[in-house]
Amino acid sequence: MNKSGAGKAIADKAKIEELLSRGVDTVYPTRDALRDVLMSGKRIRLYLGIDPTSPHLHLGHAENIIMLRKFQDLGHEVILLMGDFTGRIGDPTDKLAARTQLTDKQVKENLKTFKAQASKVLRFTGANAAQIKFNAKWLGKLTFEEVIKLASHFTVQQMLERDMFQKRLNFTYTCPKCGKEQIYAHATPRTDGGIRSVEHGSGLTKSRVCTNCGAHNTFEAINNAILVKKNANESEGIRAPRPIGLHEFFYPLMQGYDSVAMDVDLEVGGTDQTFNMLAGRTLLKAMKGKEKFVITNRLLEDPTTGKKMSKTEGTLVNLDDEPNDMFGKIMALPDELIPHILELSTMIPIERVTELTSKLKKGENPRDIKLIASEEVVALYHSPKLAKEAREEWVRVFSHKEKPEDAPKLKLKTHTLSLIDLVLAAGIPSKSEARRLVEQNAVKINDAVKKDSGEMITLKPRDIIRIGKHRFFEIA
RNA sequence: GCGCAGGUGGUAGAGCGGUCAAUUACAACAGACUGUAAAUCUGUCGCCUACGGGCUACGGAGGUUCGAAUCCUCCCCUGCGCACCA
Repeated sequence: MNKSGAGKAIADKAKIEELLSRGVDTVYPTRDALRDVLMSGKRIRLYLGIDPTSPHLHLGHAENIIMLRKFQDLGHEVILLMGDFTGRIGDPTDKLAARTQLTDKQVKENLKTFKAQASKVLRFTGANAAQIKFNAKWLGKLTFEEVIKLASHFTVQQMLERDMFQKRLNFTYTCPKCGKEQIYAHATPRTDGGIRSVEHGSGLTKSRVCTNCGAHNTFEAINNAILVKKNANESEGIRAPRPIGLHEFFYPLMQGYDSVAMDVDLEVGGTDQTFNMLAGRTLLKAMKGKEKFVITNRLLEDPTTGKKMSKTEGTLVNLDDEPNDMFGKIMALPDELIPHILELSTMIPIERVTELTSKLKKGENPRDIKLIASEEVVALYHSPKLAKEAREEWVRVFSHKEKPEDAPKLKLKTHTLSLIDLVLAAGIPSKSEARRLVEQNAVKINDAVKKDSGEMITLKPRDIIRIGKHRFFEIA
């Protein structure tokens, strides 16, 4: 245990209130119960679990880490848990599972970068330092018998209740009214791409009520909406059932057992982790009779499409991105995301967040608010100075369309080469693509468009190569 | 184990013996426009090319054929149903 003043934490009412509300979706079992504990001044142990499949932490992780930091500041015991065991087994929902399995070496490497990134927010040294733990330490030791016993705390029904499983178990359709994905149980596929309702016994009707908007959709409407969309090549439509691997049921068990092994009081995570975190709550209660709290944080997602920020969406901002890069990526996020960024990904006071958000509503240029948000984020993960520079740089390059101050240096073996080789040297992976870019007028040398890929170019240091809108290189 | 339906490019999903490097949509990339983004419009979107074409691809391995993503055989994988087990 900690040597100095075990069991004491700061009970700052205002800070605790913000902790329990800013960016928070739900507190289990109740917000009031957790507030009581925090206000009592008891020092609690809490953690955030991270899946080390990628070497980067991104803005989605950041809000959770920020929360950890705030708990740390209040004197609570903070643990960052690496899901190395989970990572080694591979994400079951991913078709490329075999490839995402991690070796010990990769885990170690990822750990290094994780710690560096997390330490921008969290303190790993000094008083009340945050700890890092690995779940392979206990999960790897469980015997088959123990695993079975763990499994006995859950029912198949509970597992199947999960939205993600339901969607993969049944047909889903897009509600014609609100556009949200809905489950259509009891159906079989039709050759035209629609579905056929299977009516068991009496109680079933073919129509469905949308769980999101409450619209009453008739069976015909559902099928028609789908078919119309299909014909219009909008492709959404119906989603057929997809496989569920048995081992996927064990994910909540593994993650849940983490709570038991570390004997924690509280776990924080995104709303997408609700089920897994609550599994830990169940286990902790069953095995140790302890009441674990869970805080779910709202995900950083596009409010209009409901899409999470992710690598595949290209909206991923990594915490170890270079300042200019990070700044640009945030500027490129949809306008609608700005309030979320301000509230969830920065430490700026909540009053200022509401002030900026209301300015946005009043019709102020979203770009200006976004500039503030971007600068705040970069300031947090790098430094206020670098953030300011990144902002100036961005304005110069994108608003005024000038050259960036320090474009990446490009080292060439020879300073006389064909245009196409130059483009390849700048990192374009294939010759065909390089040729295409040249044909599309995307390649500029010192602001002059170059159109002939065979042209021999003689470069001198400090010449600027530009490919497309965002890629700049300076000859070394 | 049996039966049925499937496995196609980053994704969804057409094609079912030649005209298929493979319709289309989404994503991506480039250009125009703009307040960054989005939206919109235009173009590109396997690799290589002396721009004639060449090469590698439609779960895997064989086969039929002048010719296969398309037909046959075996294998692997998935879904559904049945059976087995309980």
